[in-house]
Parts: sequence; C-alpha cells; structure tokens
Amino acid sequence: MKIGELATATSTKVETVRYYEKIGLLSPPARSASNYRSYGNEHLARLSFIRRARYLGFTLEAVRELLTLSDDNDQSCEAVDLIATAHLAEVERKIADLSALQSELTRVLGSCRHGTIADCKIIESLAPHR
Amino acid sequence: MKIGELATATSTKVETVRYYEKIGLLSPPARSASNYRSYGNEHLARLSFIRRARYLGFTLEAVRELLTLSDDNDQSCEAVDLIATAHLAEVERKIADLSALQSELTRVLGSCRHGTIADCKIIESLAPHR
DNA sequence: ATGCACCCTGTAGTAACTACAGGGTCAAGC
DNA sequence: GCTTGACCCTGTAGTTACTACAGGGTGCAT
Repeated sequence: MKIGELATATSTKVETVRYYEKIGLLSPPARSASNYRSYGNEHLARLSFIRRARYLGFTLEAVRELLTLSDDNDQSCEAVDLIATAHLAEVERKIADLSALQSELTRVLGSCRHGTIADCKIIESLAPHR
Repeated sequence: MKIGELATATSTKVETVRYYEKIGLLSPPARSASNYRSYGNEHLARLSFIRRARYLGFTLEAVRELLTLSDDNDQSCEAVDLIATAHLAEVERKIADLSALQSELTRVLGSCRHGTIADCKIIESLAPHR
C-alpha cells in the first residue's frame, strides 16, 4: 500500500508518516520502481500502535520504549506497567493543575462587573500589587 | 534595576526576560554606560502581569492582547472578559480530555496480570486488532 | 591582578509535528 | 499524443515558549 493509503487508514497525515520514519519509529518500507514507499500489514499494525499510544498521550520517547518492549514476547510486562503507571500519574498531576486553574479563572471571571478597564477586576487580579 | 534583579523579583529567568523584549512583549529599557539593561518600576509591573497571566495558562498571544487592553483605561472590559472566558472554556475542555484519558489508562492498567509481554493486556489494548 | 558573578549578542536546541517549495509519476479524458 | 489532476519524492523552515550554550565584556572584592 502507498503512503497515502496507510495515512488515511490510520488517520495520520502523510508528512507525519514520513516524520516517524525519519526519527526511526517506523522502519523504512520497500520502494516501488518509481521510488514510492510501499507498505505491508506489519507497517499498518505498527503505525496503528503508535497512533493509539499517542492518542493516549504517551510521548514519542515512551512510544519508542513500548514498541521495543512489545517486540519481545518473552519479557515480563513489568516495564510496560511502569511506563503506563508513570504516564497515568502525569495525567493526574495535569488534571489537578488544570482544576486549580479552573477555580482561579472562575473566581476572576466572577468578579467582572462589565465596567471599564479602569476598574476591571480581571485586569486587577492579573497585576496584583501585593 | 538590572536584568538579574528584575528576573529574580518576578521568578523569571534572565533569558526569558530578554526573550520577552525580543518578541515585543516588554519594551526595551534604558541602557547603562556599559550597555546593561536598566529597568524601572513600570517594567516590574508589566513583567509581573505577564508572568501571572502565563501562570494562569494564557498564551503569549493572549497576554499580548490583555496588555494592550489594560493600557486603555477607558475601554469596556468586555474584550478582557471574552479572552478569559475563552481560556476558561479551553481549560475545561482539556480537563475533560484528560479525565477521559485517565479512565482509559486506569482501565488498561487494571487489566495487567503481570505476566509476559505475549499476553500483556496493556500492549494488547494499544494495538487493537478490531 | 585576578577571580568571580554578572552582563552582552547571537544561534541552536527542545516536542511533535505541519507546511511549503520545487520537483517527478501515473491514470483518465480529450 | 497531450494535458490535467491527484498523488508521490526530498529537503527545509515554521510553530510555542522558552532554554542553553558559545564567546565575549564589566564591575567589584581580595
């Protein structure tokens, strides 16, 4: 299959597929006589894996590790568990941060009396003279 | 005050202060005889504003708009309200996304039986053969 | 006079793509 | 037989918001 087909099959942009190849995440496929990339099903599976992991928010570095691990069927999946657990912790930290932000923004917005800038509470709370 | 003092007073790195000047967020200060930047209190106030807005997650582009608005005391603060409301919506969208992610990661992790990669549910759920 | 902390400019690196520019290839339709 | 359009190729530069040098100058204390 050609790069465009692989891309649409995995909801990826063509440029992104080439990018993954460039950084060594996707192995270089065979080439046609006219130098077009020619992918097989193993590429489709690997790219699907990458896209799903990315969708779950794993960094490309984490994806790289997960791919290496998934290639070795005999290894314990402890390492996989570790990566996923660390990622979950990170996600939970971000949620906590954003929730704090949400409260603060809500508070700031709630104080807006829709007057002029001169007595705008939003601007005021951005430049605390404390 | 010199750049280092301004930086520590606002918990900013010296490089970041120079960066803000380069992109036109902070006006170029006077220079000493030896070409050192020399800041006044208005710079301190402006940089504090920038840092607080950044801390609240506003993009530099939003900060730029907020600064322009805050310079015009007579304008209605409707525009400010709009920017902050849009940002709050964005924050809430991110929280929702991350919460969905959290559930999915928790689910994936919960299915791990700590065996070998061959039957690792985490890896499996990353490469769905559906 | 020598060390050290600070300052200067300018460039390149980070993550994960995305968007060209400037070309080549292939199949269909006239 | 020729053109049109959709696809493919490489390589480079842009995005966000900084951060990290490299290679120099300045100011003050010992």
